[in-house]
Amino acid sequence: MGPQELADIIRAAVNDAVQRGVIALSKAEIPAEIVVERPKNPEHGDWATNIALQIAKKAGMAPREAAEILKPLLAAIDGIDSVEIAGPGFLNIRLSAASQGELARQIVQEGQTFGRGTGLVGQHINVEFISANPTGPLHLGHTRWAAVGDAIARVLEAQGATAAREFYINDRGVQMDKFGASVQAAAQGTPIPEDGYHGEYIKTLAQEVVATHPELMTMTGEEQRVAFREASYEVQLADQKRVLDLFNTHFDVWYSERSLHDSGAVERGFEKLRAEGHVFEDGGAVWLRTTDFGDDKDRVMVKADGELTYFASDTAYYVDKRARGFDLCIYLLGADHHGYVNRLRAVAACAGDNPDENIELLIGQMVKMMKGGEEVRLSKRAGNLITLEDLIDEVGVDAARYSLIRYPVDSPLVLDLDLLISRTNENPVYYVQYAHARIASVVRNAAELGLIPADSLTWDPATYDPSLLVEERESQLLGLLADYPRIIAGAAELREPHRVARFLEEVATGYHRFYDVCRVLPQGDEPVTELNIARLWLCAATRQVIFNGLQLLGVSAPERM
RNA sequence: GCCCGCAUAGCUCAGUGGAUAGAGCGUCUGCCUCCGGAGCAGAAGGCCGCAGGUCCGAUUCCUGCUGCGGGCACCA
Repeated sequence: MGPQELADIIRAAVNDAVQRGVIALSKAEIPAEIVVERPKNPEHGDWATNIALQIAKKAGMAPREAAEILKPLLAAIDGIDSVEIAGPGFLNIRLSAASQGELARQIVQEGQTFGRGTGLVGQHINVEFISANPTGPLHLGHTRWAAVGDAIARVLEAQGATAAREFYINDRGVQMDKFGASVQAAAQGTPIPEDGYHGEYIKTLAQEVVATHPELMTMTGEEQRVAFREASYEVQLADQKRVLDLFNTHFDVWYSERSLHDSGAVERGFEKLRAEGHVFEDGGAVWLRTTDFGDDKDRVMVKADGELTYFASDTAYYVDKRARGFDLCIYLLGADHHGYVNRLRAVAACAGDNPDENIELLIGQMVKMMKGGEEVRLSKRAGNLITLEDLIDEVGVDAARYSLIRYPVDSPLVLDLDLLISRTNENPVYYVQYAHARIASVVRNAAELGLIPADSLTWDPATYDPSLLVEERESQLLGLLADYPRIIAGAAELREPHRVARFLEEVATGYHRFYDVCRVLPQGDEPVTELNIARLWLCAATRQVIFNGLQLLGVSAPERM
């Protein structure tokens, strides 16, 4: 029995009391969602609900009074050991070991599907992140969303949504020309233009471009300029893809800004916005009246000189995403783009959509990196560039992803490289992975001793007797595991995958605490008992939850470390 | 000036209205004849930035203030 079942039971109890007229409440006044949570203090039981506090006022009674009515109804349920009223009117519920332990069986049998939900079934969600210019390597500023964006998509999928990871390639405009000119200059040994790109990578890029396209050096003028730009673009984009692949972030769609213009999507976007009546002309320029929907100024789409603005691409891109069938477009942006939030929401409104339903913009604050007690400075246009690949090289994919995801994105993140490199238990990813490896080792040993097959999916459920798991720490661990589906659902709903990471750390702690006092395998010549087997089920369930959780973060769950 | 975010233990940070506010690190003290000690147990350490408001109840929601980070374009 877990929180979901308990919520149903509590709802039934409230309905019952209302029906009998003991609690004066209308059907509509019964809360849609019954909150069942694990109390912070384990002495308060396995699960707690604040339902009595919620309904007391409407029912015209004191919270404790309402609790008194519900208490016997709950206590009578099979599987509930005891119910206590505490504090202002909480109902603290303690489950029987057998009822609570059922969960381990469920987890082991469901395997990798345990924890999945159905809250977002049928939703087509576009998750756009990174969207860097293809004018240089992905750097530290991109890493946060490379990890978090992917984790958000994974968590959404775990709730049944179709989530497309999309990378918008800014391959149009003057930055591309400057980029091409910089590589060209480097290849020819002439000074790089002052407003060009001066990163160290330009030199190696030039070498690679010349090596793969030797014919470029024989070209001249405009032809050569364009050829360098295109060749550099190709190489650089491939490099970004390669590094993201390495980072375990795989995009479903690479959407080129050029293709947006070539495909007629820009015209279609204009038509759509015109039809909705928010386009106007002023001073020779074409504007979108975003101030109709909360933007602080109207935005230019076509400049007086006839050039399209970047904003025009943005609007067309949004309209195009919706036309491709996405119900919701999530944009993951850096803090330096927060000014985009209102205008993009206004774009959605101008396109006739509901900004609260069809578009969502998440802002991630800056990432800083410390090394040797000093901030590692980074600059895309100068040397001393810290790239995503540097980070991977230094700390590995797992540590990098985990430490980037572990914090909510709305506060600035400082990564201490020395700490991440040190590979001690100060780095929580090792703590969690260690727990997984430790369990894997125990199960492995059990299989070698012939206690149970190696693959827990093949275990015979009849061998498991959950009522034997009566130790406090066994119960606490089971309760923690039972909370996993709720954590995942919350992480998806709030777009906060860091909750998964934090939760896994709790599970790891819960396991270590259990392991410390509960012997799993028989010692020496001791005979194999049902308790050994029951604990192995608990181990396997814990391992599965850690595995599933790490999976959602894109972090590996090692069998050995 | 206007907009966004943040402010919680010495440090780095969790905590989507509830009970005695938590973790890691750092400091101090214990625990391996035994399944992985990359672990566990304990101690010390807090006007949850300040002031109001809403609420039975506020670290959490609202307003103002202070401090810190980021942002304002017919740039991309």
